[in-house]
Amino acid sequence: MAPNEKAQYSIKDISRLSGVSIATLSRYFNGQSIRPSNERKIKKILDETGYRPSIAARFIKGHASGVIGLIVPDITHPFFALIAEGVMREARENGQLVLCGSSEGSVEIEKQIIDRFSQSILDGLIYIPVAKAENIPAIESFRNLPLVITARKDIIRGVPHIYHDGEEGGYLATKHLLSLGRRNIAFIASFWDSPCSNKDLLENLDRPSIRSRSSVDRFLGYLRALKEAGIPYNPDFVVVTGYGHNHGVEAASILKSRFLNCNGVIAMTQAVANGFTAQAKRFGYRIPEDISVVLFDANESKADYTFTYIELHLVTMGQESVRTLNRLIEGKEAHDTRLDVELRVKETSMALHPADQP
Amino acid sequence: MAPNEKAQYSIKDISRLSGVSIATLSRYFNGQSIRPSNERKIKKILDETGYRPSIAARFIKGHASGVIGLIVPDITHPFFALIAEGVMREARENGQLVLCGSSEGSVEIEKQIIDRFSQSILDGLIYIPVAKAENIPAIESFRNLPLVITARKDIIRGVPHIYHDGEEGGYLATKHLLSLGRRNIAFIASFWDSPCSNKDLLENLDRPSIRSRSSVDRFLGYLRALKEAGIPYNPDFVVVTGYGHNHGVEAASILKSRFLNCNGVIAMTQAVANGFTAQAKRFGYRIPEDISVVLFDANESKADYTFTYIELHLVTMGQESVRTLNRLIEGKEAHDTRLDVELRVKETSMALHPADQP
DNA sequence: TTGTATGCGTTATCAT
DNA sequence: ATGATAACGCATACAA
Repeated sequence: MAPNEKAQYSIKDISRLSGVSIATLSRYFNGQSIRPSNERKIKKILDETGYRPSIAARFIKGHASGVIGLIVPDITHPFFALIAEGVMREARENGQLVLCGSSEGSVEIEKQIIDRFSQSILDGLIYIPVAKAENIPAIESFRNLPLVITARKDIIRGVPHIYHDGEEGGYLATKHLLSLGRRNIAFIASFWDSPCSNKDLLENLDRPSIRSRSSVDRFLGYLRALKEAGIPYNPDFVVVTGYGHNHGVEAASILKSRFLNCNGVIAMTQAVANGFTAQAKRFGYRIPEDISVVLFDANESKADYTFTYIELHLVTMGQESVRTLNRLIEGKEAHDTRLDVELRVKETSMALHPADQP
Repeated sequence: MAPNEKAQYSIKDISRLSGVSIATLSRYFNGQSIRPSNERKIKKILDETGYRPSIAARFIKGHASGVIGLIVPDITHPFFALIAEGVMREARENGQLVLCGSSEGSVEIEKQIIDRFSQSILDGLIYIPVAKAENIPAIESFRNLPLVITARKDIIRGVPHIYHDGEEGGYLATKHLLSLGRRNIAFIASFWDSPCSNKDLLENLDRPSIRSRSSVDRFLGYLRALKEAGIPYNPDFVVVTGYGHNHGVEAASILKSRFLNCNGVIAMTQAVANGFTAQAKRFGYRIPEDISVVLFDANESKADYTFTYIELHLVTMGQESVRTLNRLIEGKEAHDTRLDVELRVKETSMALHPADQP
């Protein structure tokens, strides 16, 4: 990196120009009361110069920098973008800045970002891992850094986690479809890296590599609802895939290739649901008549949303993460926060036609 | 902000523990060659302590911090999220970090962010304004800070702008619809704050408050294509609105209320197009048979996109912004970059049925 | 190649 | 309430 021509004013310059000592200036900037005549002089020079104290120099002296870090798996994914929005909003209202990194879905890149962040000036870090629980990269880098983990649970012991009640979400989604007379419900689980090749989640639930993922909790809720309704679990109705539009397309093809006449589908994201819907329509299915679809999403300013969905509060999640992190930064206790979810019935789910009911 | 317990190791600690002087340590961290025996000692202590040099202290000495700023109007909007992805990727590959702020569509918040950023440790700033050209907040705050403006043109004289060829995009979109035999083409212009109340862009094109917006360039391309085809401009086919799904819904209602039988529509974003399409279908129109839709979008990993669109290269735009900014940071010359656009024909546009052709 | 000593912009301590 | 000065973590000019 080339040398930086920062022809910035320093507190010494302001002292010289205003005739007030640097100590008084420092007190002024830190909100202590000073002589009104001095205050007037200072304000005048401040207007002329546009001087702002340097965060870096302040940070050296052992102060907080007012900068918090945020690592997301993929900033282009609306899910994480909404969390980021919440983080940035709460940080801003708190006078803090956000250093942001996107892992682009890659554990390698995530590792690189954490490495960079650790040599930085962060007061704390909000971390949404791409990685599996047993494979968090370079935790040692965090050391004494206040840390909050968001949108995941049970990743690192002793660290506060902020997450949704995924079990309840899966339960509500399934129960809603059941209440519409739909008993053949597919569950499209999404992971950043497929954690089991045989596509049957149930068999793999105890492996540490897949615990603590949001899809897993939702799947457990799905199982509970099925059990309550007395419907046996059929692994063929489960597809394990990724988070993209193309994965939804793929899931529809897979379910069709298994010769299942499913009449309800639960998808983890909007993109997956869109992909599934598009492909299902190509296969000649009607949505929601033949197949009703429920997905997980946040409805931020989507006045005219058409999908039935389990509402996530992602901006709130981001805000809550900052609040929790700031408790840690202030040396206070902090604990896990589990956010509630709600069912919102829209246009992609409806009662199964009586003739098709068993 | 509470005091920060940074029980971090300092270069002095490492010097004491390793028995190597701080000067040698500093040289080691800056890539100069030192005695191998010293290097071994240092590496050993580094492993034990996890020490990383402080960016803040380095920055004080007039060095680059390796941190660049990014201000976007709304990080939850995929358009800006993709640019942010490009910025973060290029920055990371360059060993830089990104301080990120979202204006949430508000000039007030934007002003606040710029204010905060100016007292920070940035080497430079990539700025995507919400604000109108004549109303950029606190430009003075930037002062000597290297600055690049992205996704906008002609905002601040002497500053490099990175933007798409919007005129060409509007032209291509319109010409495509014309080639399908569609002559009644609506143009839904989007702004963060509506710049003209009477909804006729043409009358307001000279007002400084609306120049330099992307919708305007696209509109000029629309006009050029119409003119080439010998079709008179009808302001009733123009709707000025916002960027959201609800604005697309609104636009459909407005066009219907004007009793226009439009058979082609150009929308600025995916969200607007979705809203328009949903509402148009409620009105009984078929897409694309009755009304064909073209929008502006980036197709990043959307394997199965259904909308006909003008492809924008947003990740590239973000990367190019960082490259340009780094030229400035290094004290080199930098200039505007105009990125090309391309038409991608998909499922939302088709030839008008011959019977309906004039 | 190495170590010492000074300076960077700010805050904190101490007299005044 | 104010001003002089030491200290923070690091880079560097200079002497060794």
